[in-house]
Amino acid sequence: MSAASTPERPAGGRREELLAIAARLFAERGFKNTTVRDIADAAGILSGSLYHHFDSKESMVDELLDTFQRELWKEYDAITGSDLSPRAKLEAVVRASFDAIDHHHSEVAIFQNDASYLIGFERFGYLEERNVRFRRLWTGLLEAGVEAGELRADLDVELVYRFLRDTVWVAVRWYRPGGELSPSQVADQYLTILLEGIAKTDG
Amino acid sequence: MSAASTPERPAGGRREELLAIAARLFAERGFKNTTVRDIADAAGILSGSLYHHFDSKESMVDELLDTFQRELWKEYDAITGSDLSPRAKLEAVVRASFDAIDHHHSEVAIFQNDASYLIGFERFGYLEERNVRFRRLWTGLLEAGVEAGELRADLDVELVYRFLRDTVWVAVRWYRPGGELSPSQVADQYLTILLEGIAKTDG
DNA sequence: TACCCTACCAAGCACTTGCTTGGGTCGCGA
DNA sequence: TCGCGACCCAAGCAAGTGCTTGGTAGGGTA
Repeated sequence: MSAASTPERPAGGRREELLAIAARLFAERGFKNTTVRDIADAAGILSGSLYHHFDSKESMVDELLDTFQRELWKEYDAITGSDLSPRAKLEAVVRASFDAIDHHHSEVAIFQNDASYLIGFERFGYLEERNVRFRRLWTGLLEAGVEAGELRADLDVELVYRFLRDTVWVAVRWYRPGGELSPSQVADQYLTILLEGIAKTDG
Repeated sequence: MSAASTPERPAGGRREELLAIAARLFAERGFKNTTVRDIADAAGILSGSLYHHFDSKESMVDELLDTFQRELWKEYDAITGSDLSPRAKLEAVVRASFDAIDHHHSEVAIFQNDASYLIGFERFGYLEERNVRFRRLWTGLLEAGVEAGELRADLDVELVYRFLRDTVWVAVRWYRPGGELSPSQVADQYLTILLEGIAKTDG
């Protein structure tokens, strides 16, 4: 109910082009710091012409973030609904997140950098809601992992959750799609560090 | 050479007050997103009056970030110059960083959120320079740790560095000075996760 | 031929931004 | 008592902001 508040969707070609351009700029410079003239310039049109396709700058980010989050949660739900062990689910969720950084780099960057600003507008209230769901997902998996004897019980779940959440998503700052490292390679290393640590175990 | 470009420092009282107010607002809303009128309002004066104390909005962040980084590096240099083992140095640097998040919360937040924007101005070139030094410090310690047999050798040092750097500094997003957790408690847990992992080791 | 649709331009409006200018007040040392 | 510096106000400027308005070119459709 948040993203579809734009004029009856035209064929879809030009509109998606413009959205992709906006996404790139928002990700690079931040939402507030990107002007509608910037977007129009990059698209080779005048700023006023953008308003033929979208009814506001806000509705552009809205559409970007909303559709992205919808797709991401489809994957998360599939994982949590599976019959994997808690630890395997945890690994799968981490891998799905790194895939998202790879495939939806701009959207993740926008979410990381501008969510705290956007959440101030009631239009973006759904972001807060998703944060809550997200927190439940992670802490639930961590607790189940401890319960199942797969994860150590002497750590503060809340702290581990924040650690996990931040380390995964903040990677968007340096990860570049199409670079040397695949998302699965990064996930491998991250999961190794997270689960086993970087200290040398004797033997 | 970057922060001291303001009228001959007066006694220091009012100026420091205003800087503290600006720091808080910059940290909360971001540099670009904080107006000089916001700062003036919070201080109970008019925006023009700010220019009696500072010659630009930029010089305010400049002074904040520069003095903060100077202090931080004094500690880092003391640690690296000590005769601790690589692993112990690593732990000490992590602890010093969490202390910085506690004592200079606003400055760390500003650096985390706005450095990528500020680095675009040549005035803030020293930020890039510090980043390079920072990277050398961490990777140097990691390599020395592997060399000394204290850290495992099968991980990509570059990736571990990014992981470490991000996990430490991104904590500024949720950590609140004066809250339930002391910086040393957070550091304890983070170092445990980092060094030993969260998986249950058999036995 | 008459009509509508998509996609854009040209111009500008109302507002916000960082910063400037020209003053004023008050306390303190000489 | 006088001057001076610290501190602040009132008013406003130039540039930039998101968005609106009225219009046009070109293509499809009846």
